[in-house]
Amino acid sequence: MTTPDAAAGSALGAAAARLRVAVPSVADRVAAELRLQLAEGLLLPGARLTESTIAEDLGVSRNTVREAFAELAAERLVVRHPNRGVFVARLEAGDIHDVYTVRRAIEVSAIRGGGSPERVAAVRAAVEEGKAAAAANDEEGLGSANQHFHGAIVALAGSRRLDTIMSQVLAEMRLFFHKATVDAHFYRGYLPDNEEICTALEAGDLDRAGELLLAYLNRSEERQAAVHGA
Amino acid sequence: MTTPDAAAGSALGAAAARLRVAVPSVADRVAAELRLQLAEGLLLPGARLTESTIAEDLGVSRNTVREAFAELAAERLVVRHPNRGVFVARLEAGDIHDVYTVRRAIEVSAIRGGGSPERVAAVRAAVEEGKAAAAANDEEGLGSANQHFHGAIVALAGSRRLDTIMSQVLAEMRLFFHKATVDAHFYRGYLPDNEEICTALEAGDLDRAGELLLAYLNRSEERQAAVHGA
DNA sequence: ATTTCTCCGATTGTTCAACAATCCGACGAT
DNA sequence: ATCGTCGGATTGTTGAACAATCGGAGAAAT
Repeated sequence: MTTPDAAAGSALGAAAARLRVAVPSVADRVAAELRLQLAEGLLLPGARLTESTIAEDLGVSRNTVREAFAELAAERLVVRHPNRGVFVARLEAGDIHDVYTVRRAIEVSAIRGGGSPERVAAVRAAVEEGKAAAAANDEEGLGSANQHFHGAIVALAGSRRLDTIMSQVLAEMRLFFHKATVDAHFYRGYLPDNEEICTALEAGDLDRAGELLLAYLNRSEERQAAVHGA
Repeated sequence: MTTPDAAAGSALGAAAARLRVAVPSVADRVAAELRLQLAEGLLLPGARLTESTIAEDLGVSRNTVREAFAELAAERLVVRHPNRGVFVARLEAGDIHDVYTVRRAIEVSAIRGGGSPERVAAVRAAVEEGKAAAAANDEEGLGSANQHFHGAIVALAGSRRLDTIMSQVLAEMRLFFHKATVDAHFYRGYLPDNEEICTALEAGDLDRAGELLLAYLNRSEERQAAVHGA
């Protein structure tokens, strides 16, 4: 260890970190930009990301791009093939089941724990957001409302770690299933489910809410498996 | 996207990746070395890690150390304070509860799903490993046997993603609770619990196994909260 | 014609050196 | 004792360089 009073220094540091104006590093901004392009479907699974190309496209150093790649690789959005380069992650055999296994674990656990009224209200808000998007025939909005819904469910647990796990899983799904969102009525069928789950949650019937959510996830996995070959 | 046949290339790449002799990059080895020192308790929470120092200590470039830091930061073992440096992660208010929230979610979910006989056998093996360590008065071994036990439980689900999440959580706990392992009989009290949980699992009584495991985790959280102030 | 071999170009992995930006602590002024 | 100011130290980022490695193109061999 270094200094014995590192404790005091870090305590101050933590307070400062909360107040500091967030000025993301260049590497973070590069990663954010790439994340955006991945979510938009501009970068399709399997595509290769060349360091030098991205470096000059974004006007940053190759080393910085490299750091951004490390971030994205840690989030599984990108895969590193040593000495060959980084590629946008592709769906491999078992990945769909794997992702849904994670979702079943954390979403069901979170909803079974209930949550503060404000957090339940956030779930309700996501449901209403979905209805509004449906009324406006906004398929894009329907998709993101659905993600907000499931994000809000995990947020019930109030765990920073579960939240980041969930957001990473959702990012993976955006990447993998982008194709599916083109299907006009893909998400529409989920609206009644969300409504029902939310109602049970609001009524405090957590067991029922959990069961409904579990059934929903199982059905969703089946559909995704059907759409994608694997 | 780049090339239209990126699919074929990546398919081959995946096959090659399975067969390739794993030659970790220098950055990976640096990260591994630091992970080791963190687990050993050589680097205590709050300690500062200076890029240049580590770079020359390990005989690598500063940029490489930087990449290693990125890995560790993604695993929450280390925290980056912009322009100030990286510090070994410290336990902050709510972290204990947060970690246990994650464990409850994924461990209970995994055990509720049962698992193949081989995977159940792995859980049993971890229990026996713990008994042997207890008989030999090997406290260090007791601690790692306990971690193997919980790792084996998560492995029941057969999910790569859950496995890596769990291994990261366990790494965090090793870091945070290193102090506790000094307490001679800290883990010993858990042996009967592990035995009981494992027996229920082997008997196929998954509900009971889940309940026992949940109770165990709740008790464990209480104890950790009692030992550490926060 | 298909396979194998060899070589070349392109890209990655890693290092090094430099510089601006930032932070921390010490010193000094009020 | 409080407040500025300054200087040293460390990080953030860049640019260039070089070895290692990979993939493909073409030549050679069957």
